[in-house]
Amino acid sequence: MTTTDARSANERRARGPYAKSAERRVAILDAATEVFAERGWRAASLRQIAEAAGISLSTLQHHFPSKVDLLHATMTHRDEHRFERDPGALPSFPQIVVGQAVANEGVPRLIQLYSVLTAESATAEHPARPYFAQRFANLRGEYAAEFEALGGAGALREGVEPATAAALLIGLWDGVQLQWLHDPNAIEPAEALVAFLGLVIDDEALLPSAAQRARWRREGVVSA
Amino acid sequence: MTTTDARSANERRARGPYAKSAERRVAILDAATEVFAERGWRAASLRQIAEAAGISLSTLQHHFPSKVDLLHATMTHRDEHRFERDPGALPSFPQIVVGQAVANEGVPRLIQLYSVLTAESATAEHPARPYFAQRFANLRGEYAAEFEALGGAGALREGVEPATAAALLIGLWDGVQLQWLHDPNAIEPAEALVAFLGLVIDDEALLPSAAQRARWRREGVVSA
DNA sequence: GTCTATACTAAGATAGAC
DNA sequence: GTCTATCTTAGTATAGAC
Repeated sequence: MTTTDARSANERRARGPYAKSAERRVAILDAATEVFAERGWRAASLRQIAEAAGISLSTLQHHFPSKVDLLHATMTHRDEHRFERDPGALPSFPQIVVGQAVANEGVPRLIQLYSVLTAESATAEHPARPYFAQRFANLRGEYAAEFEALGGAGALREGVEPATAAALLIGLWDGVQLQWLHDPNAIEPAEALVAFLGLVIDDEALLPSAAQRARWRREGVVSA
Repeated sequence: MTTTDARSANERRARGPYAKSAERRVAILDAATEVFAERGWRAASLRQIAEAAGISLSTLQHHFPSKVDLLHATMTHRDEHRFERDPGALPSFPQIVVGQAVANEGVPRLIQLYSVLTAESATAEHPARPYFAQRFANLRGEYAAEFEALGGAGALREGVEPATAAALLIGLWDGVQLQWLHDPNAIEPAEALVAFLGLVIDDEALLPSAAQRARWRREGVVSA
């Protein structure tokens, strides 16, 4: 993955050329991901995160002065570690979406972090509220444009509005991820997305085949 | 609504024939709904709930000995106040689903409570986890049976699996409710459900028309 | 950079007066 | 049934030694 290099460089740049400090920051962010995902941001305690990272509370607070700072850093860290699509390897929008969902299956902690914070931040005065509002708005715009393009190519089912399809896709994705967290045997998010996209898209060749999905799960989504 | 009478009777039955105590219990549960919806269960404080209910902390604790007890009572209370469908008035499964979603628009606090607790309880050792796991399992079974029946009547789109459709419907519903909480202007849950059901169901007569939905919003879902 | 020590606030829960 | 008062624990944040 190219994200590893990008992240390290970013970490070093943000903290200056002190490799040790950068490593510690990453250890803290991993611990914060764990605890925020388990308990939400409000109920998480800095002591618990410090313990999980193997450092003292004060050391944690030296790197991240406040609990809000730590939340922002954790969300940014998550975004940097998401699956980076290789446009050459995954030609169609449905394949990119399902590929992302398959990749997500390998990082359940990040999914849990995202789901828990999405819901928790749907409340007043939550520090992550602007982040998610922006994220939803961006996604709706991006996906609507993709569906629009599919419609222009004649691949969209008759009567389907691109903007509506975008909102449905986002909602469905979040919802099935949540169900999957409650009971991993009940539903597979990637398969649910395939089923939905099959309802919306006319050209079956644009969807990843069952064999393709199985290969992604075996070998990783993006081949080298 | 008939639910009011049913609730009062239930409240009285549960606490014995002391109307005053029953009223206070309801006031506490309303306050708890507000605070749990705003902050989640873990971050909510009993003091804040007591203040919102206009009583002292100790009085609250007299009625609900522990914070877990209060959570269980609040969830039960929510279930008792959900829209009760009148089978005679709403003949088809799609109409019942959309009717429920329209009714939900009138009680955003209960939606927020449900969404926040659903996500929060997707973590280890949350007291509401069994409640939601059971709820998801029940809903999947009920909806799958309904889609099965639609398929038997030839109203299901070719190639749609009832069990898959059930899981998609539940996930979509939860997901769009969450989006709606973040930005009420971005999406209307009931309209999103209509769009999805339109993709899955062949017989348009089974879906509530736009005029029908508008009437529900004006006059309430179930006419007297 | 990392630690110990501590200030300050607030949490859930309990005891006992009225 | 309702209250005041209090116990015990835990939260974020800060100061200052090394």
